Amino acid sequence: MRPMPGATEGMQVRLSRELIVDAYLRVVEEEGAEAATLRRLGAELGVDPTAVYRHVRDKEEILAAASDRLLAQAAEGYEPTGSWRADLRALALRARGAYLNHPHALLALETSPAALPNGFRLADLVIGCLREAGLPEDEVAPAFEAIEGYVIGTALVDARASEETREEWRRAYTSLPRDRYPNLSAAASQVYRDPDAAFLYGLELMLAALEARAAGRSRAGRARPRDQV
Amino acid sequence: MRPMPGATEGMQVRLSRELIVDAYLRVVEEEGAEAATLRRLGAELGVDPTAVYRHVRDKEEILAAASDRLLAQAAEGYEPTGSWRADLRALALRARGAYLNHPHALLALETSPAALPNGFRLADLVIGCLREAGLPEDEVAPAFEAIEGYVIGTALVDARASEETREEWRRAYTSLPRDRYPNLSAAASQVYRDPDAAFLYGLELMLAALEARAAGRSRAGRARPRDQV
DNA sequence: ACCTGAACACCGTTCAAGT
DNA sequence: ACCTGAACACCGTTCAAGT
Repeated sequence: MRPMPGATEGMQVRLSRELIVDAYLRVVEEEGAEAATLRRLGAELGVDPTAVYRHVRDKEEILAAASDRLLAQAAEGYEPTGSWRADLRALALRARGAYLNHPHALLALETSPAALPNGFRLADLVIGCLREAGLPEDEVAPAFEAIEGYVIGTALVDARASEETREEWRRAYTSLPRDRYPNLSAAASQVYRDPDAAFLYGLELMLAALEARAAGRSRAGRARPRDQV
Repeated sequence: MRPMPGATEGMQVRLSRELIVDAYLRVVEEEGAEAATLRRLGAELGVDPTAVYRHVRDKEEILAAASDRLLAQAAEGYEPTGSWRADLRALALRARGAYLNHPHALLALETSPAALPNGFRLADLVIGCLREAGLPEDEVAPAFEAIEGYVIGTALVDARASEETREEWRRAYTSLPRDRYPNLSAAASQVYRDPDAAFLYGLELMLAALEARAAGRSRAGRARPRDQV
């Protein structure tokens, strides 16, 4: 379809990083990440597939720019409640939501840092919760990294799985010989029923342990018996 | 190089899934996962690139078969100590090692289950630890999933990062405006220093919380106050 | 200054043909 | 029964040419 003179004038906008990210997110949401090829983005933008190279260095940069927007959106409207534990849970769930919807884009951040003019908000808020909890200063960084790894990691894994593959895994566990795999056989039917519930269970484990460590510190002062974590 | 009659006779072995997996792991260990193309595997095996299709359905099946071997190897020589907590830690570290070395192969398991004739051992042992801990029956499955997700997820993330990208992330955090990102700025210099230490910190959080839940249960009997995890 | 379009250097995979 | 080799349908990316 060639643009008729005048008629599609309003549509014939100039290409920009913003528009490219728009197109990327639109295609992924409608047809999945594997559909978001550069040729497809070109078609979506009504432009030659290679035209985007005038605005981004490579495809990775598109994904990183998309991630920045997604993380900024995930932090939007967040209101702290005053309970660091409730806040940390809420922030983790927001991050998980973003990663579940766009695992490909957000995975690109790992290798291309510093591409987040807006997306650092979430991380700052999470660390704020940890400091507010009263965790020892030198545990804040590893605690942040552990939570970050848990949230990102489980989201990546959960995003790759589907109801079908989970069912296949259960079947595989169920059909195992009971004598060689007694524990896996016993748990087989209950496993992978609800990834969100499992995520929350593990998150609560971490939060409970963090609370215990912070409380133990405030009660015992300097001398902490279980320091060897 | 055409095989000289007799001389290379011993080398001219029949292709098999075993040999294909051998070649795949060898190439990945020497040159990285992106080098392990089918054309490269063909060269490695001294065979036409497409010859492997006689023995596997697609490339994914090669990765899954490799994962089976890697997980089986990771469980080799494991000896329980009698302490479920120490055992669980040891098993998690074994799994992490396998995933760190071959993230691509092990990620393939997510979508192609039941390809593990030998690799289920680790999962069975982990669940054994959780049952031995005295965790309520209905928490064994989510606890297993949480630990599995944590181990796999953090390994995938850590495997993608390098000392350089971690340094870049620290620099990005450090150069943030302190007034807009007070917490991230404060933690910037300490973060991403030691991924293994951060992994262990998070693992210990989970183990401590699991122990507390199991202990609370054995003391309080049926009536548990904090059941809403 | 920005976009086009041909071309390049790859992928995984299929399939008829060889032995 | 197994392997070969040409071919297919894709990728991301480069670059000279157009406007």
